[in-house]
Amino acid sequence: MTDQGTRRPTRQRAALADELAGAAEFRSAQDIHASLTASGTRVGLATVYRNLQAMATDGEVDVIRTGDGESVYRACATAQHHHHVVCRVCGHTVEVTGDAVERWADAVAAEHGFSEVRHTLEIDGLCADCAAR
Amino acid sequence: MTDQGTRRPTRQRAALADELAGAAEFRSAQDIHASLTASGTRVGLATVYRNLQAMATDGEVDVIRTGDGESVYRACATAQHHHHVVCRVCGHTVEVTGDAVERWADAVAAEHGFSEVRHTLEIDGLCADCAAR
DNA sequence: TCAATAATGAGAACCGTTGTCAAACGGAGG
DNA sequence: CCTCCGTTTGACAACGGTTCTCATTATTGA
Ligand SMILES: [Zn+2]
Ligand SMILES: [Zn+2]
Ligand SMILES: [Zn+2]
Ligand SMILES: [Zn+2]
Repeated sequence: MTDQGTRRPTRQRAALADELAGAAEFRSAQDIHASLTASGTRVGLATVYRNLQAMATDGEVDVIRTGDGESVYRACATAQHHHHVVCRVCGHTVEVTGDAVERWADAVAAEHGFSEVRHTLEIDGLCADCAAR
Repeated sequence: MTDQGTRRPTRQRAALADELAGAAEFRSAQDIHASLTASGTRVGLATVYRNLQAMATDGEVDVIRTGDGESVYRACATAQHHHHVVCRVCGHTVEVTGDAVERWADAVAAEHGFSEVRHTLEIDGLCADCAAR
């Protein structure tokens, strides 16, 4: 279950984990790096990138690609497969699951002869607060 | 009805449309540019990029972002909303639709107070041919 | 045909990300 | 506690896809 191998705990990694734990939205590596720097925590940008992708492959954080091609990261509540509904304005994010969708994706792919099926699904809209504004 | 505004017809745009019409898989701008160049059709790379995104906003082609962050384009059979099942090995692509998924996405977002909901969904796997190989 | 305007192309610029490599660090053994 | 060695870090260069610039060329409508 998410074996993180021989990775050593470092001050930088801890700071990064903290930063992620306190954020409800998806954030870019550069954004996170800027926050750490602003709060006085000196961490190299390359280190932020490296650790984020290590955490991503270990399933500790979720990654999604924004429309303009940058990767954004988030420490989700659950490690299990799920999807996100993200507010286009403020970034507010909620995690959702649905067996129906999972089955549909597998079924429709199988109907066309595909195997080892995977999928990506992201939902976005205007959250209640932003719509009210 | 996808108004393409005041766009003027050009030799380059026509060549690009031809190239896309003859392809069943999603292809990158650079790939398309290389093909055009190889076949003796001189077109600037910037022009390929510009026209592809113009065609994309006009709904003439579909765009998806690959895992390594490049945009790939395809002239799909239908202009209506649909999704794709793409073979991870050969790129073979089939278009699929499913009301159930569309409704689920809207419903789950609405449950959390979101409005003006949109979604992206891509499915990938191994096509029958590649699995048999 | 002629001016007005849109499209093109070559190359530079951009920007998120990854590679480089010497210095700093953490951990197991002594 | 000290040393040794593989891991991690960080400053900076390099990379790759995409976008910008702007002078030149093509299209349109009169
Ligand atoms: Zn919002
Ligand atoms: Zn799913
Ligand atoms: Zn295949
Ligand atoms: Zn859909």
